[in-house]
Amino acid sequence: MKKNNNTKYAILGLLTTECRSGYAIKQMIDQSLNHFWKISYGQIYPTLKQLVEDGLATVQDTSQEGKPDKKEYYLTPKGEEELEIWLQNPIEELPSVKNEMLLKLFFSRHQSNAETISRVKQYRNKLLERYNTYEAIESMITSTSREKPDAGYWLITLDYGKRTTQAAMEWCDVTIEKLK
Amino acid sequence: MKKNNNTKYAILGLLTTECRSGYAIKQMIDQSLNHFWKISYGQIYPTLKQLVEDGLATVQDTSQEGKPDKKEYYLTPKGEEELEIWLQNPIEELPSVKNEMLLKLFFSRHQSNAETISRVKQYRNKLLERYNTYEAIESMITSTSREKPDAGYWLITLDYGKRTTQAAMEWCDVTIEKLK
DNA sequence: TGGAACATGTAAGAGGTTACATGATTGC
DNA sequence: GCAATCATGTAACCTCTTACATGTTCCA
Repeated sequence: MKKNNNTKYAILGLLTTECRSGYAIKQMIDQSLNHFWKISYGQIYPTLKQLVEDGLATVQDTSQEGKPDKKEYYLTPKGEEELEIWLQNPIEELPSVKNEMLLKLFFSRHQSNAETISRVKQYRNKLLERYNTYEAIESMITSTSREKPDAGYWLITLDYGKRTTQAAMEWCDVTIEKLK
Repeated sequence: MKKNNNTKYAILGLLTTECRSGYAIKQMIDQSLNHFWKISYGQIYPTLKQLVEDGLATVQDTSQEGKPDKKEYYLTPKGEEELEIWLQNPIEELPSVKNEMLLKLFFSRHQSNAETISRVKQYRNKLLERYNTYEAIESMITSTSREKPDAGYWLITLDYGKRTTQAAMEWCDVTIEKLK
């Protein structure tokens, strides 16, 4: 495993929460880290295997009542240390997005204004959907998981999503007016 | 070339501007599309080759005075058509970011608040740098390239970058206060 | 003569998704 | 019997970056 592999650390980090299996990690990521990190099973299972090979985690087969067997992973002291080192490391670069909407907008002189406006409106709708999802998650956390140790940080990352999404929506409104 | 290859369309689109060579495309992307699209030479040259093979562009060797020879690419009618079809296609998904900062923040209960605050501050500095770059580009455009046909759209994409960056900076300020 | 800018290209490999394959357990 | 959920895994493939290789032209 190479240098910049943050996905490895995402998994390492999730193993410090109640998530102990590949399946649980996937669920957690889809539900809570979705707005700033995504992973597929195609990455999760090989990575977990690798963590064990590298001595950063241990596995353990567990049978459950009413559910199929699963594998439970636990960080080793070495794994905890690696996570901490990674946490301490400064961030080199700001995230870089690929924004299809802005790419199309950049070439919009090849289209009519009406078409461009309609695309911006469509984009705004998706942003609003996303914003509403964030609010739904937020109220779910404040009402049911406030006592969990990560909950506070969870809310802070959601706030980031809300603020930047809102700014993007405002941009949509201003841009639609400009194009009229 | 497969389905979701927006990079192909980025290049196709840039060939409708004054950019006619791989080198010029790279420069344009680094200078103007940098905040929503990035491409390396490793993608540009093979893609240009492919465009010609697919009949979407033609090449032409050109010798210049005072500079090495270059290859100039021109869209064919088929290429223009493909670009327009892509422009008309609705956007399926909102861009998804991988934000290392938020990933680390999510696991910050393993760190002291002072360390976390210092990371958020560091992030804010980078955001401010980026914001200033946007402003610099903006005033460059308004003072020198206002008459170019893409200039208006260029400014609109910059506005998007400025607004979302500013929202992120405000999040930093609020978050630092929360963590104190 | 050597560095900067101009110019083109490729091979290796990182990092990721998708589609597929498999199977347990529960409840309707 | 079958759908939903829980659970693990892999092979093929796509996209993209990095590092390397090569060469021109100008100017200090």
